[in-house]
Amino acid sequence: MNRDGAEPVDVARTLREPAPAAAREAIERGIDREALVTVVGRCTVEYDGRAASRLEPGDRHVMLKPDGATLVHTDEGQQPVNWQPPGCDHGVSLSDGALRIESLRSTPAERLAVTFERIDQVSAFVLADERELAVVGTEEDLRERILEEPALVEPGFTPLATERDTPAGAVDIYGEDSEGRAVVVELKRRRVGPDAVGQLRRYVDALERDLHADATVRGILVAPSVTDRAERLLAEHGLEFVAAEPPER
Amino acid sequence: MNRDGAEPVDVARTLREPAPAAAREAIERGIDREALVTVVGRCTVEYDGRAASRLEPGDRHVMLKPDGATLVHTDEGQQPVNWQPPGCDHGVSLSDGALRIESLRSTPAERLAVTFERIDQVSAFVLADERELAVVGTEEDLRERILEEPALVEPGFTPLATERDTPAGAVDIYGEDSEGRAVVVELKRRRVGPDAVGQLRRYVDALERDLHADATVRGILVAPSVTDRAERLLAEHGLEFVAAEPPER
DNA sequence: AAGTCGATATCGCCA
DNA sequence: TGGCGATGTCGACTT
Repeated sequence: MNRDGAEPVDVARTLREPAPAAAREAIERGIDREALVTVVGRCTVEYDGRAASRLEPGDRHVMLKPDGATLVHTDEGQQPVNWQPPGCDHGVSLSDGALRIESLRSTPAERLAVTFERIDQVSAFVLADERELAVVGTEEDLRERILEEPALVEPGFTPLATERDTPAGAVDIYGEDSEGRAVVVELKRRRVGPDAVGQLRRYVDALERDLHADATVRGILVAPSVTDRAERLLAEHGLEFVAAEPPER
Repeated sequence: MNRDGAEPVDVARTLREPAPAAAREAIERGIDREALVTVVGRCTVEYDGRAASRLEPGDRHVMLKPDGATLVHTDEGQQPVNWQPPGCDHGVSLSDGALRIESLRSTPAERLAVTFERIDQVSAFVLADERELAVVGTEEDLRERILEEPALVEPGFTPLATERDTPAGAVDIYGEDSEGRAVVVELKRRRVGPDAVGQLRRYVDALERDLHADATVRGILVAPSVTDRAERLLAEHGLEFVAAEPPER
């Protein structure tokens, strides 16, 4: 089998406007072959689990992945209108002559059912993809940048630990300033709102309790920028802000 | 045109293993017709914008929606490996004989480029879907339940406002207890961690400042359950917890 | 356009 | 498996 050659192999199998029974067979075969299966047609979607929903008949694109994920897309929006996460069991059946696709999981118990009243196309694709996505510009990148050049936080800042544990959770960077005071640094890769201030505050509080009753712990939020409300909250709680971004590349 | 009849109309147009030029034409025609276009094949994906990423050649399923959204799916995971949100401009071209799909947005400036070295299938679907998804079991549902039966919070609790504004943000339910003390209720539809406690704390703090320096403001977190750490944080800050869930249906 | 927060968030990491 | 926090979070709503 030559998946890299110029000659395409049998990656795709497609049926146009199949009868429900033929569609069912093609979908089952696709699932067995670990293919990515797509079904396009007019359908009803029911979901019941952590929440519950019902979607009346309309034209949609349904994708079944070999890892158990199910996605139901309309012609709008980045997010699927209904879905099921990886790890689910796909089931295909005929109900009163109609094609029905069910996707089930246990913990939590959730069920997604798609019932077709018209089937436009069924495809099964056997995809080969070993490549990993490499993303640049994350909080992790910002942390590395700060650790390489701690003066970006302030002159004399010395990192002592990353992911230092406190009763309130793990601190991004823990260190001390030029006068030996404890410093908690919370990193955000982009402009921050009130929630990030709350997070920093929790860590500072927890560390003050952890060290001494009278210990001075500075809290510094490092991010590209802050919203007005977040800035006010920082000031109210005696916390600081330093502008810095993840490296561009 | 009869989209609801038993006779399927021309919803789907599909090419198997098209040459790049034919694929380009089919994709452009699909975009012009406001179709949902899918392209399956071996491709490279580049993204540059809020972050940046590169994905080396592999088999993927690319979906172009008429609202401008782009999704690149591998055979694994619920989330697309790369994407572009609605509102983007799709562009299709031939680069050195290879099919290239570009998706661009301005604010923020972001670019997604998919270059194919093998094309297995191109499809265009004209989808009709006016139906809205109705979800049950949300935080909104929990709020309605509490407002209908405030005693679920505690006997004598009287809701006075929803979304009451404070300098720290809007409080889910604001009210008073049987002794006339101010009560802030924060609702969560599922089990909560430390972040929800931080949120409630912000609101209580803000309201205490807003009312009087000496005002007593109670904070009650209403959710199905809490984690250990969240429970400890609640106790530390004198906040309370009441178990309640959104209605099942 | 920006701020704020919910979500069937999803995802990855770690105890 | 559950807890916890990041995410190119997305999406809805408000200002």
